Amino acid sequence: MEFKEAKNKFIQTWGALGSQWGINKTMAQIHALLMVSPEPLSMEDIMEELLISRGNASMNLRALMDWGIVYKEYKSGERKEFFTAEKDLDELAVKIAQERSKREIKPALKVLKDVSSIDKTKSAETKHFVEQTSKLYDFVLKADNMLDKVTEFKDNWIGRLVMKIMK
Amino acid sequence: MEFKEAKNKFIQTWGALGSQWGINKTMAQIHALLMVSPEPLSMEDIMEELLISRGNASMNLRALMDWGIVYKEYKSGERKEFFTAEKDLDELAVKIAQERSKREIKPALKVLKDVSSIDKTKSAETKHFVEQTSKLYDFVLKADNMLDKVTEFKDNWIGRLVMKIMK
DNA sequence: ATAAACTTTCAATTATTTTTGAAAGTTTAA
DNA sequence: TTAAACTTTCAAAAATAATTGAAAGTTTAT
Repeated sequence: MEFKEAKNKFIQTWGALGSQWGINKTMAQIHALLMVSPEPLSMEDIMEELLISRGNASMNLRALMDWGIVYKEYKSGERKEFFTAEKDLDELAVKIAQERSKREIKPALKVLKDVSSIDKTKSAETKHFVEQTSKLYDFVLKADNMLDKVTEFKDNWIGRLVMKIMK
Repeated sequence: MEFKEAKNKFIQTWGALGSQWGINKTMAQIHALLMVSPEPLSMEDIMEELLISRGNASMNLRALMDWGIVYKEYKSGERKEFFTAEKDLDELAVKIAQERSKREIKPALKVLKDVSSIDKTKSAETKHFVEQTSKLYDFVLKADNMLDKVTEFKDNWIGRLVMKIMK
């Protein structure tokens, strides 16, 4: 396999993975492309490489920047904008975790809290409902807190120890 | 808020969360419904409650069973099949993690390994590509191994200790 | 073997999401 | 101020994914 083929395969795979995780294909592909580009790319470059329209490129670059995993850069003498991806993978994971927590998990937690707070003395069915949704609330809260802790976790000693134990 | 409203809100929210994570809405809704049902439900019950067609119910129940998070049950004297959800949340999390690992992460790892194995001496661009994809391979492999370890992790003492420290 | 009770399949339809492209908007240089 | 160079927006079109419903398939009882 030579470079061009490998690069394309990587971009396609990353794009497919993105869509299975609720991120749109082009967004994931742009991110993949930027990850393996040694130099920042212009919108023009990206459109050309991925064969997508200007509007599509613009919207998805904006989304990537909102997620905080792609940055704008300016080259002196050049009028147009260039883009680079966050290349530190720990940083990338933290940003994605934070963003998904904020956008999806936090709102879901609120709903879980609300629905598990209804009067459970009405019926056996109600009692079961409150029990299940309460358990779910506790579980999701715990999982979400773990995500929040990832940042500090990765640079403290006991974390590293456990990582080692867990292989 | 009374029971019926709370139940509906829960089902809708769980469904929406599902679609943000690459699981189809109906599949997540059926799962939600079964989670809060004290008794196993028939396909008929599910169709009625969620206002969906027989085909839709059948296909999504099948998918849920493939994931190993919904079970078929037979009631003696009854001809039709009933369904229940896995209600142990640790078990649920493990099953989902295993399934996503198998379906999505493992194949992606294979591609990462392949594309990071090309001859990197050709050009600076190629060198950078191999560096980045190799890092990504190591990272995803490590993350995936962590998922694999969740099962044993949750019932060993040092795991519990760390959980405690992490609040 | 027949038929009733039930489940699965899948081509066609419907709904949702993504993408396009051209007009509107913005910034910079002269 | 004007115009060139560039970016953003968004309604319409295209692509993708989910859903329906009726026919085909199964299982069980008689």
